[in-house]
Amino acid sequence: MANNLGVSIDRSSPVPLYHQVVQGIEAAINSGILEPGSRLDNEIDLAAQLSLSRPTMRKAMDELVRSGLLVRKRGVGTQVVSSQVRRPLELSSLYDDLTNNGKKPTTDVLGFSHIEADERTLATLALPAGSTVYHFTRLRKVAGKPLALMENWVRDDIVPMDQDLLAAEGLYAILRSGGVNFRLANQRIGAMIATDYQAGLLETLPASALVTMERTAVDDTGRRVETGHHVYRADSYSFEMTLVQR
Amino acid sequence: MANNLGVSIDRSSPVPLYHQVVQGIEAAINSGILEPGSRLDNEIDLAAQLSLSRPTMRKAMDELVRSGLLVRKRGVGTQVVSSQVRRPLELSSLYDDLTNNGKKPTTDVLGFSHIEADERTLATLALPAGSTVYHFTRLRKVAGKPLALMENWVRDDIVPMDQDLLAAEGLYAILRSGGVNFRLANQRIGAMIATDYQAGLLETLPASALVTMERTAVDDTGRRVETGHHVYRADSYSFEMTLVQR
DNA sequence: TATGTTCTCTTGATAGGACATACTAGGTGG
DNA sequence: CCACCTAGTATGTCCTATCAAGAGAACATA
Repeated sequence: MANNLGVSIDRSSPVPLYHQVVQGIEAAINSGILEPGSRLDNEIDLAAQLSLSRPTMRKAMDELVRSGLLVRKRGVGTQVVSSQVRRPLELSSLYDDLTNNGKKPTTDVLGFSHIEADERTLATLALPAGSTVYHFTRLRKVAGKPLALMENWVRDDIVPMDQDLLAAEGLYAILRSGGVNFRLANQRIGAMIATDYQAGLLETLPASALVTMERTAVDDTGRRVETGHHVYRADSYSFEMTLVQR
Repeated sequence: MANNLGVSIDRSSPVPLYHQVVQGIEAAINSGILEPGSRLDNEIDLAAQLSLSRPTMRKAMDELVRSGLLVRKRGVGTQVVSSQVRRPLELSSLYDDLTNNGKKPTTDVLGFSHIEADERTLATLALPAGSTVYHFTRLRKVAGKPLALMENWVRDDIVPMDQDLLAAEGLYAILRSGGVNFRLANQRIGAMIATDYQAGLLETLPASALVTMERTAVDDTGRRVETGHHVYRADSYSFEMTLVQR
């Protein structure tokens, strides 16, 4: 190979060069070719090894620094930080998270309705008074064990939905196929004591601890597409993240 | 002014140009000069207005997109998303968070010891067997109301610490003044039921809900400097964040 | 009128150069 | 032997330049 990282670049690929480099270095770290703590060659040499310009190489390394895999020190060099398991905390549904981890979640749709939005939902989704929304409650199980109870409100002027579709496809997949491009989401994570209703569905002891998450997702046109209130069994779920100091 | 954003650039400043632009646009958004939803001029014009090159302008806008203030669409343009209150979720202590929000927290140091690290701490901080660490428990109050109970373990080979210093200064301030440059932190957020001990200190009902956070911070030399287990009153604290889809 | 093509505007990607600045290490002088 | 200074090296910043790709509007054609 043309370098000492096991990274190869395909210039005919539609994948941007800098992203190919990101994937390559990630793979090298995960496979152990690059050990945690080891120093990389300097940016100019790396660029030369892959026949890239330094800005392209730097852009790739920028992303890796941002995601916490590499650290840079001016005048010294760049080194690998850690190959610990990270949950990257991207904009995706729990369904995506779990399927990416190899588990196979199932979803029961406990209720589905097409209703007039209440005050709070109108405000959260920035809808005019009198608007109608889809409202539904789902129970997510992994390996037969209940994990999450999810209540969502979704705009009804984007894609038509019904209970069967929702049970089969997953909310975000439906919305994406309806032409929605998500851009960002605001989340709030907290805790609460399970109500009897929640404890029953999640098959936990009454008054056990739950992780709560409220999320509102915005698409590329600025619409607030969806808002949800999810609760997770605290003994089975937590949010992991890596914070990077700029 | 030389542009329509109220942004001015000082080329003699040590602050990088792209960062001056970031601060300028942030200020324009917060002050209302740039309204949520409004479209900015295209990158080339903006760069010309400020007498900057397009890559510099782009780098500034990259940061703003990353932080969720702007959204870009190829072929269309760039627009302001929202000026909602955001908790930027940076690498900082709760003390910083709260002082930045104008409140004045107080800290009681409930216990302070210099002990041999247990198995779990040795593993978390990547220390050799037999190492000693500082261990302490603090209670954080805001406006006299208990908010957080924090238990921390800190390497003792960086900066000497004692109970008085800790009560006066805040953990991260002490470590920073000891020459520690934090680079990243791994966090895990979950929930639990308060023990009687916790409920008593936090002045909540027994068996109420708490938000838990475990954090391990790494400095620029790759050392795991500090690990902590914090619990917050769920009725007073939650974690807010904005996720940006790349 | 409706549909398909093209043109233009905007962001996205890549290249290559130049200079600035921080850190390290080694050499030099006291 | 120690402290200071300096050269080397690596990242940080900024520039000019060019092509690609997506989106939307305008226009031509059936």
